[in-house]
Amino acid sequence: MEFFNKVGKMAIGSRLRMLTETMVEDAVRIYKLYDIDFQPKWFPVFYVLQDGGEFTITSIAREIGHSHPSVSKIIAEMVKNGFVIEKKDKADGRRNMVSLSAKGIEVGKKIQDQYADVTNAVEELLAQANHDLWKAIEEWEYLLEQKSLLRRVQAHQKIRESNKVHIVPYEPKYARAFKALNEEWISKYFVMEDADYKALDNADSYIINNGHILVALYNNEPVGVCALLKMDDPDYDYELAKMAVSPKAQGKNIGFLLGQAIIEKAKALGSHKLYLESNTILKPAISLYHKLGFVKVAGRPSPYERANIQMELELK
Amino acid sequence: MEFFNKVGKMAIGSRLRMLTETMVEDAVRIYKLYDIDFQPKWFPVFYVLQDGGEFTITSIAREIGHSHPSVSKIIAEMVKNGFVIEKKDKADGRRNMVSLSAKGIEVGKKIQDQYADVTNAVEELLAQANHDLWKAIEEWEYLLEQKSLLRRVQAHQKIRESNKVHIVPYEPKYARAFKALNEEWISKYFVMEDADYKALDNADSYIINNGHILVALYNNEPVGVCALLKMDDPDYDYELAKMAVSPKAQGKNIGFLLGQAIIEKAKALGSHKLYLESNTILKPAISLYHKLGFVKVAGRPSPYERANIQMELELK
DNA sequence: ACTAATTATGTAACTGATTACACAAATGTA
DNA sequence: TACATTTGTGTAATCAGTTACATAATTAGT
Repeated sequence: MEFFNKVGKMAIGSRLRMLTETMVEDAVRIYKLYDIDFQPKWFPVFYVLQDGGEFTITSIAREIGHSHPSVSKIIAEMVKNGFVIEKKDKADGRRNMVSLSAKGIEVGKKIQDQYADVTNAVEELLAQANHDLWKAIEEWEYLLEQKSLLRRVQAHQKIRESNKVHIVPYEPKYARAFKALNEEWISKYFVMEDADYKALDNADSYIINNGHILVALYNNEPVGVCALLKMDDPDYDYELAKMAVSPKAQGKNIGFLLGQAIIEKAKALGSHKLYLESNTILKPAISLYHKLGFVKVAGRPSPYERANIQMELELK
Repeated sequence: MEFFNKVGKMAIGSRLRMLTETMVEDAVRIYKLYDIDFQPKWFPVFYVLQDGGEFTITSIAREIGHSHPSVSKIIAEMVKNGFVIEKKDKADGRRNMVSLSAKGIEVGKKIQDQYADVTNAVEELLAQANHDLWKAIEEWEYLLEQKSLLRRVQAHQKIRESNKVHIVPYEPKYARAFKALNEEWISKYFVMEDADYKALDNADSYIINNGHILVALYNNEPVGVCALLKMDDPDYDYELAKMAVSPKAQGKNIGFLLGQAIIEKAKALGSHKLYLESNTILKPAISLYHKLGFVKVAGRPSPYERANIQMELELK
């Protein structure tokens, strides 16, 4: 498979499928070798039934990891070939109890030899290879169960995207973005208050009052902002406020990067403890603050109606 | 996948298929993640076309290892979505030359990021596992190309079957089998000659004349015979003759086992060089004799019309 | 130069799995 | 006890590939 080495790991799915196919293709011929009128796809079901008891369709499906319609069809085929018998459960009218027929048990004996030969052939193959396919499959099953391929790719996407994000200090040309990005979420979840207009229309005053604003750029477009306000309070020196990220730029870790940068800035300004106000309706925001290290504190008076949670972060 | 550890290696095909499925399932969602209106199954074809040139359906199929109808369908879908364009080849009216459209090239650029993220995710997975799935697949592809699973299973079947075969010395109760087994092949390919009747009706005389007969039993049924005749010749002391294996017992290595046993017997009798006559029409027999070590020698007079090849084996 | 063989492509039917949906029986709950 | 939920099963549609077959164009062999 020359091609796969060229394409690379992205095609591992296709490559797996093709390997599967070459093996399954031979399976049919292997059964013929033993003069058994048996389809390879029946095998997992057959294997379960060989225990001897009666099983329901769904219990077999669960056991072998197939969907129940798949088992349903396989059972229908095996019944038609006389290998299994169905019987309605008297106690539970939904259940279709299936078990091996006399003919099925007979075939089971014949299959033993084949089973041994195939197992030996596979073991031999495994022994000839340096990399253990069987164990590798098992590991991948486990790893993918822990964290799906989708989520793994998503994580890498996030890392890559966040590399394209640059955090820069506020400049007057970002005044419009500073207002627009904040207005967007405020008016989506709440209503703009007087304090909002006062703050968003006078970004410069923050800086004048020893505060700070940071802007997140993505492809040189401002897509996120965050402000640091000097507070006149015995407990806190700075407040983190006016954090906003464009919904169009979600999933690039921008909130976290902005938050980290503003915390660094606060440290540089000599802050010992940060304060912020928010609303519990904004779940992603709250969880972002948690991730940044903020913890909830008891209520304080706020100029904003919408504030229903207060948080702080001790800086060392 | 608890089940697979119980069933064992015989189900490696099913297990592979299920792993493939969980990965391919995610593939669709991964493409969605990048806002690309693209189907995963198009990828191999797309990858080939990205080289920039024009390709025929069959050349793509060969390159990616699919059947041509598969590529034909994929191309049809991609044309419908505007990713590729078709063009009849002027020089060869059969050829359908396909290449990426402007839109296709555009998507190719978008896909680069995804390509990188997926590759990284897979590499990460590979790094987390102790057993390298990628390399294991590659090895299996190679090993199965060298010798298919079918042939490997067949080999193990043969070994197991030949363990059920027992070679025993001639007894009078095998007289009928000795004649019948030989008559079967002689009258199938040639006609019974006088010398045949004389020999087959008087098996005992071989033994009287310091010769020997061995019988192969399978499930205690005589299924093969072979005789050693004392020769009155300056060059040879014994002749291997009347070798016969029932067609019903083929593929169990019986001919080889009989041959080996008779050679051992000859050595025990003090023979230095064995001789045999056969006919080139009996290909499996000739190749068996080769496998046993016999080499062709120049013609000698024979009492049998059908003999057209002579062979000998030096014993050490 | 003509016929046979080969090559390129497309269509149809099949395969072994899936998801979506329908429906009946059993179980849980107010 | 009635009604909602859960469970067990089957049918239909779908999916990504396959093989089998049909057809047209080219190439090879006599």
